[in-house]
Amino acid sequence: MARADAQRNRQALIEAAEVAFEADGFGTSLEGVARTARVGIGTLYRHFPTRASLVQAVFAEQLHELCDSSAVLLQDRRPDEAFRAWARTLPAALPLIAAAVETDPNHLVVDQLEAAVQRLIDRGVAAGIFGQANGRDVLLLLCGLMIALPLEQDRRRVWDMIDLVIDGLRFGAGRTG
Amino acid sequence: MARADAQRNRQALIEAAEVAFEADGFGTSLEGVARTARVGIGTLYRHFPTRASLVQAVFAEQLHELCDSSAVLLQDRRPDEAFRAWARTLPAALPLIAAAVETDPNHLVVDQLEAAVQRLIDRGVAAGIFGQANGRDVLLLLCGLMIALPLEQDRRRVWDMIDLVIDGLRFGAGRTG
DNA sequence: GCATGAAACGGAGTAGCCTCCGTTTCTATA
DNA sequence: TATAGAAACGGAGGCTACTCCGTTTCATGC
Repeated sequence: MARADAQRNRQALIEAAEVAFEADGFGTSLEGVARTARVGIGTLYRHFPTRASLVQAVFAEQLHELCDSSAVLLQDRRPDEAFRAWARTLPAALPLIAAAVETDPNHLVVDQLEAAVQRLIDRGVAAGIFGQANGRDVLLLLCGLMIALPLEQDRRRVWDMIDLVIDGLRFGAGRTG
Repeated sequence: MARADAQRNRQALIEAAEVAFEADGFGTSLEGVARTARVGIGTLYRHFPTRASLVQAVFAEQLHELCDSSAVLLQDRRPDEAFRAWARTLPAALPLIAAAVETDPNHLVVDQLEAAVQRLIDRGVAAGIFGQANGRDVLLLLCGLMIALPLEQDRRRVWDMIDLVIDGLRFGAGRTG
């Protein structure tokens, strides 16, 4: 386990980098990032020896948030509505997912996303409104439809297809096991 | 036409870069290159706005020398022997060729190589020891056999195959036209 | 609570990147 | 040959990258 201050600084660096990348692109000054994070440049380099490693950490962080959000949505919504809300955030996150998969060595990213989907499904099953389904299948289905359609231009259709998937999940609800 | 001093400096930069890349890799200090070329850093950047453009110029230069060498060899050898000598230098130049093709926008590189080969063939034809042949075909044949064989390890076989190509060229020698 | 050393921190220092603009050098023309 | 202005030159300057090591902070065992 890393020391508490190290964890704090690491987190601060990631957050500062997130903002800086957004504003200036991935070529932004690392010294600026360190300054924003209120950390010495040496500390930045200790945590992230290369620019690429920092970029990757930012992607991982954002993806983590995306996955966590499925749990957050479940706190105050019915499972089917949480599923719908979460799936509707995916199109905007698609570039992020692609980048994260690209930089991530061994596709932990996909496992995380699968877990997020599975959580939504499981809650629906527990509530008796969804039938059992495999998280990875549903994830691939969602990503597939988003890649296939040139979204933004046609958000409506994407939403309809998400609803179709939700109806598919409902279908098995009557069954036992 | 560029000014004479500009041409001189450009050449000096390429030569300095050639040496520096050899010694330190493509990440070598550009200020060092400028210093070696006895030129200001500003001049380097005017001629080569990016590092990549300098790298490419070095490749182009080396390839140019390779192609020129076919003419040089023809000065004091019989055409078939010049062909053999030139072809035998190709294996060592293969990485260069690959790199040059990669960085070169529109494959001028290949045209240059073709011309070098064609020159060798034409001289053989003029001397009555080769039959006519297409430079590009022969070039592809040579490159193909060098790519196909893991050379260095088996120089002998490469040389034999070069001789085979030369014999092929001889075959048509009796014909007219 | 305190001592201890392992871990992390910070930032000065060195070196390289690239730009900008005043100065110098060519060369075309008369 | 003299000259004008277009073209090229040079290098200071501002900025960033990355390293290195003396200093500080944390967490563990007593």
